[in-house]
Amino acid sequence: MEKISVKKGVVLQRKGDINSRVYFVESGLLRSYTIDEKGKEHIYMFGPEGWLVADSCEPNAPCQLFIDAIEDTTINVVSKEDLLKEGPDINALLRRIDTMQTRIIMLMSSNAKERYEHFIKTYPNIIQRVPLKMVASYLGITPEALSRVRHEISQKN
Amino acid sequence: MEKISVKKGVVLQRKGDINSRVYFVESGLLRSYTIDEKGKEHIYMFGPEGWLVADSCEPNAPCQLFIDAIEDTTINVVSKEDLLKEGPDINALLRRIDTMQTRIIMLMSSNAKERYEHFIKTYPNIIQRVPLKMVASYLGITPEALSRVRHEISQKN
DNA sequence: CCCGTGCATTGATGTACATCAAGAAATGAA
DNA sequence: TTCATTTCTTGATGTACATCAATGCACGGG
Repeated sequence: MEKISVKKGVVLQRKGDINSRVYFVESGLLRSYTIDEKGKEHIYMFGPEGWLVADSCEPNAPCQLFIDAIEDTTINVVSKEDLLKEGPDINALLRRIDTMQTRIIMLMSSNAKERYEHFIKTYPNIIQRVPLKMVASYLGITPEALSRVRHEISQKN
Repeated sequence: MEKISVKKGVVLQRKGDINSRVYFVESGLLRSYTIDEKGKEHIYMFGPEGWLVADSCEPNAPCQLFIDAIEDTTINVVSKEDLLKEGPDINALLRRIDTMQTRIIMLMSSNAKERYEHFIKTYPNIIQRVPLKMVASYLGITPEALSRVRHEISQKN
């Protein structure tokens, strides 16, 4: 367990890396994301303080995600092997599975507006800290589409 | 840990139920799914033999998913509480997180054809056992769209 | 301070997939 | 078998969102 501080913009892990570490965010904000064949970014998860950010690939397999810092961030880094030895926090794992289940259901059954509204309800603090284009990327829509959804919502109130 | 056998079509759990059990599939095939406000089904996961099927909601919270049997199925049922006491299989949890991560990335970055091709590569045995409309539901597209994708693929070969 | 770069917005247009509807084929129950 | 039901396919049309392009802003560095 090693504590490190990184500046905004620093890339901690790249897609294809073997190095598989787990990051506990103490302060600041990380994000994990992929880049598809067309060069488009898709944000997989935001990691604000208190969260655990990691690629869930097998140790020693190339990972799928990039991880970088959206803000200046302080993190505790552990290798997966060490984490397994210590015995990871079961409840944290279950909470993560729950989060992902909800996300999958949202992606399958909700439109852009519903996804955005769910996001601001669930992560009210994140939205103030990241550019809207990252929110759009997390929601699986374009910045233009998000802009129009927000416009539409503001009209109604 | 209780072993039970259910006929095709039996519903083991409904959305909103509190009863939160975990099902280990010994033989047969389960599925978990939601139904959205428009009455549309979205399959969250298939559970063939060897898989674990569960709603990942907190114990004593109403769950999000329906679970039913697509084939006559034999399962081992455990309550989440009991499972927690025994100490669950960490590696199984990590594998599940990996599966879900891949699924989220697919849903965000791939079109209907790519999702289908990924599915038949990853679950070649499932596709023979379920109607195509369930595959479509799992992929997040309509049966019509899946039919056209398959037609297009068969043309090319 | 000015300039460059990234971000958000808006409009015009394109497209992947949904929806609706009808018919054919497969499946299952009596 | 026979009939009913479900599944799959195909065509016509609709729509949510993407893409492309232009503009106005805010911000940060020199």
